[in-house]
Formats: sequence, structure tokens, C-alpha cells
Amino acid sequence: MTRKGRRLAADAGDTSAEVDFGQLSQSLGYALRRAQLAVFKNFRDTFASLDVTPAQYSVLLVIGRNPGLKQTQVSDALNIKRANFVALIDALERRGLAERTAATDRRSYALYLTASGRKLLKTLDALNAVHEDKVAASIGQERRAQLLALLSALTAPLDGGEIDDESEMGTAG
Amino acid sequence: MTRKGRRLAADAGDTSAEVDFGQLSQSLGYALRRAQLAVFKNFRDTFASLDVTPAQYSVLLVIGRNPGLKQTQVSDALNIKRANFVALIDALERRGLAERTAATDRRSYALYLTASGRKLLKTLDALNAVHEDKVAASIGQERRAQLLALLSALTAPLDGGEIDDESEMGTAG
DNA sequence: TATTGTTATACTCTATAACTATA
DNA sequence: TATAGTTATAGAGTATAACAATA
Repeated sequence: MTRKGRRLAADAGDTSAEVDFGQLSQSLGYALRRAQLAVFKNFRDTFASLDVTPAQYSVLLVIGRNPGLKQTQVSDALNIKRANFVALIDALERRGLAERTAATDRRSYALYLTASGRKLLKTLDALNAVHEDKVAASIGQERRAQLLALLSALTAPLDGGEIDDESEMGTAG
Repeated sequence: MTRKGRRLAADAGDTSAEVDFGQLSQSLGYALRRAQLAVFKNFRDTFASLDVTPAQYSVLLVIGRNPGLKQTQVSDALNIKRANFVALIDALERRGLAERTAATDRRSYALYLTASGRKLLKTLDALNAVHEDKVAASIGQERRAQLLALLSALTAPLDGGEIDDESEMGTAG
């Protein structure tokens, strides 16, 4: 069993040289995608035992910190289409972690965490801290902060500016 | 019509305050995902007229720079499952951009770009440079390089180290 | 036996349209 | 008329198993 990851076709009796990635090596999009997948994988591994996905964590977190928001407010904040948010909140409600309660506007629901949901969220927050530390271990805390700043500087003008927003983003990690 | 993007429920006659994102604001995974989606959106917009996706560009680029590789080598390099690579290369072949040719090992194909594919790739490379410049405009070239370095420092230990690799990544941008 | 390409298939994520009940 | 939630649905992207041809 050879080691995997970044394998460049130099394993077995194979004469081919390493693969030339060309401008992919200097591509922000490619680097971002690789990083995002690696970080999410670590998140999923960390949260697997509690059966919580990045999207679920982000929803629990936002409801926990903003009790009483309606579905559209939460889904807009997390860039989740309201149609897709239904199944998400359904699952959390079925697990007894969140609940839809009557709002003054009878078209909508006010969202709250249950006691059980608040308790789980504390565990998730602790797990998340572990996850973030693990991820940032290779670069250290100062560079981690630097990276966060660069990412938001990069992202802000691309999706927050005059351009109209479209893509969905129901995730955490 | 109000402006969209980063809207925080302060538009219409709505009394709710801004949404508290809590630790999401400091989450590398969340920031990476937002950045990756924003950059890919810019990529897709830039390449839409030529009907080329990030994954297709990455495949054309790798074949162009490494003519004669077999399917498994290209798909491994780009972290695309070989089963999923079939439809990808099918489409490129159907468009007359790439071709499967007989290899010495008769189980496999050697992949090449056609003349048309090489010509298109030049255009794509130019477009990609425009795209990268647009994306990096907000942070400048020095910070762009810094960001790339931080991303690879972050990614390497997470997917290249002792941990075994799994997730797919057929993309560019 | 193992590898290469392939097919079939399934599951998740994301997107759009259209319905209902309220406003 | 417009909004909140919902349903149905369709398209990507990704994952696994199994097969035929070849090594």
C-alpha cells in the first residue's frame, strides 16, 4: 500500500513523469477549492459521531444566537434557498433540536432551539473550536487571522458589491 | 429594487436587527466556502460564452501540458473519480477538443488535444488570466501571492499528509 | 489477480416554478 | 399584489459496485 494524496504517477512500474499543472498551480480558485474541501472533510470527520453537517451546524448556530427569526431570515443569512431550507429545518425539528412556533405574521414561523438543541449546540461549539484549531495548526494563529482577513477582502467585492448575488451557500466548517 | 448580497434583514418595514453569525465570522471553513463560491461564480461568468466549466478547463489544461497521459492519470491528478471522468472526456471529445488514441497498453487510451482544442486552450488561458486579475483586484498581487501560500500551507497537511485522501476535486477557477 | 475504462446507480446540493395561506 | 412556507422537480457533482478487456 503506497501513500495516497498528491500522488503524481510515480508509484508502480510506470515511466511517466509528474503531472504539470501549469497555471492551476497559481490559480486562486483551484487553491480555494482544494482548501475548502480539505477543511470540510476535517469538519465532517470531526462531527461525524454527532451526525451534524456543516450546513446543520450553521443553522443551529444562527438560530441559537438569533432566537425567533423566521425561516426566510435564517436561510437568507446563510444563502440557502428557502425551498431547500425546508428539509433542513424539518430534519432538525424531527431530531428535537429546533422548533417552528407561531409568529404574529401567520404566514411565517419563529424559529427556536429546544433545550436539547441548546445543549447540543454547546457541544458543537466546543467541537468546532477543536476542528478550527486542528485546521489552523499548520499555519498558526497569526497567519490564520491573516488568512481570514485576506479571504473576506477577496470575497466582499465579488459577492457583496454592486454585482447581484445568486449562488447558494448553506454551510459552515 | 433594493441591492442584494450581504443583506441583513434591514430592507423593508422589518424591525429585526442584523443577524449574529457568532463563530461563523471566525470560521476558516465558512470563509473558504464563501470565497470559493464567489471566485467560481466569477469564473463561470467569465467562461460562460465559451461554455467551459472549471472542471473542463482543468482537464484541457492538464492534457495540453501533458499530452499522452491516460485517463486514470489525468483524473487522479485532478481528483476526479475515473468513473466520473468518462462523461467529462466524452463531452470534450464530442466537441472535437480532445481525443482518445490507442496506447501501448491496450486497456487504456492516451489523451491528446486536437488542433481545435489547442487553439481553444490558448483563448481559455487568456480568459483565465483576466479572471484571475479580476478576482485578485481587491487584494493586489503581493497579497494574492501571500494568500496562495497560506492556502497551500493550510491544505497540504490536511490532504497530503498521513491522512488518507478521499474527496473528489475536479475543478479549476 | 490487478488495472483500465465503462455502465449503472444513488445520494447530496443547488436551482426554479408553482401552489397555499396569509398579508 | 406581494410574501412565507411548501412541494415537486431537475440538474449538477460526487460516490460505489460491478463488468469486460487486457495485463
